[in-house]
Amino acid sequence: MRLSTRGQYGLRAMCVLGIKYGEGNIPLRLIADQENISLQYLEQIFRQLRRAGLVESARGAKGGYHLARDPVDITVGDVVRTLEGPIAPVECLSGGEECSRQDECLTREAWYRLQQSMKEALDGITLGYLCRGKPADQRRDKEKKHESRR
Amino acid sequence: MRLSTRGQYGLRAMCVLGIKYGEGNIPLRLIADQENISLQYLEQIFRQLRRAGLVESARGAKGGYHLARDPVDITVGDVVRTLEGPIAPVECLSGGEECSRQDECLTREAWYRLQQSMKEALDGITLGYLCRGKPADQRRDKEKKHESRR
DNA sequence: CCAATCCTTACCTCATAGGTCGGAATTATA
DNA sequence: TATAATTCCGACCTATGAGGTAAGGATTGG
Repeated sequence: MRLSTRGQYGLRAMCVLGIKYGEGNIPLRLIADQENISLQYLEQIFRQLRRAGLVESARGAKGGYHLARDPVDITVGDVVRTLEGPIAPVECLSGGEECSRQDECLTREAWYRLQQSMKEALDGITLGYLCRGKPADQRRDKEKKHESRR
Repeated sequence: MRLSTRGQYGLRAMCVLGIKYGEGNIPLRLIADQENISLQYLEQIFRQLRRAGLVESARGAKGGYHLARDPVDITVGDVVRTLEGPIAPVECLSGGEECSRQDECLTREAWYRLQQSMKEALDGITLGYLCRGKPADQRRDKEKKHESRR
């Protein structure tokens, strides 16, 4: 019952974008260094996130990624489903085809309840919540720098 | 976020024992046939369940397995933890060693909440509940067969 | 004694996780 | 316009673990 590293890295990276939301494009190089994740692996992960519509990208110099919408409108469930597939503890609950033994299956109810709990937990937490407090601090620091420079 | 087949097969098999609770030893051969699981794979699974104290065994002819305690005192969580290891979506929540980056880690809270949800769900369902209603029916059928044969 | 059953160790095979590699396409800026 | 910084892409690699099999020993009821 473990997440893969894609899900873990993915959420960490999305938190970084959440903190820097509104600051334009963030290059993966930055996230890779900060979070100590291989750049090329991150690229793979972000390809998925982009196709899922959670982030938007800009190529070329000064390019990078930014969240496609406000952090409070992106849930952990969004990220996990994108990188780990459907939230389902057993195959027969992953949508798609139904199990033919549904009726006799005594264990189905247990897995179904587990699934509901997991969904509720993951869909009930947003990036905005995880990053709460952080953006302001960051931004203050940044403004200070700007001021002292000019 | 999937369970392995060990967990799934294990719970199904435990349900069979739950239904037949009080009927003495049940040989794995029976469960293997009924649930369409390889006998040798089931043996592996039951070795773990026995060591964890969830079932008791008797060797030799008329041997087999039975639940170590009443089905209502065995939770799905007991079975899953035995066969799948600690219920933890990420390594750093699986007990043992603490993560050194706990404080800065923004994602930890999300995984922690997920973990709690999963635990609550799994520990809140007992074998007795999953098997409710079944034992009586089974037993009636069995008695009928005996009567009609003799 | 023998058939049924659990018990144990060892082994096998394949899919997947968890990446790496090399290069092409795009863009800001000097 | 050259160059450096970036995203984008497909192919590839490797170790690990899932999901079993195999062969035989130990124990027990009839």
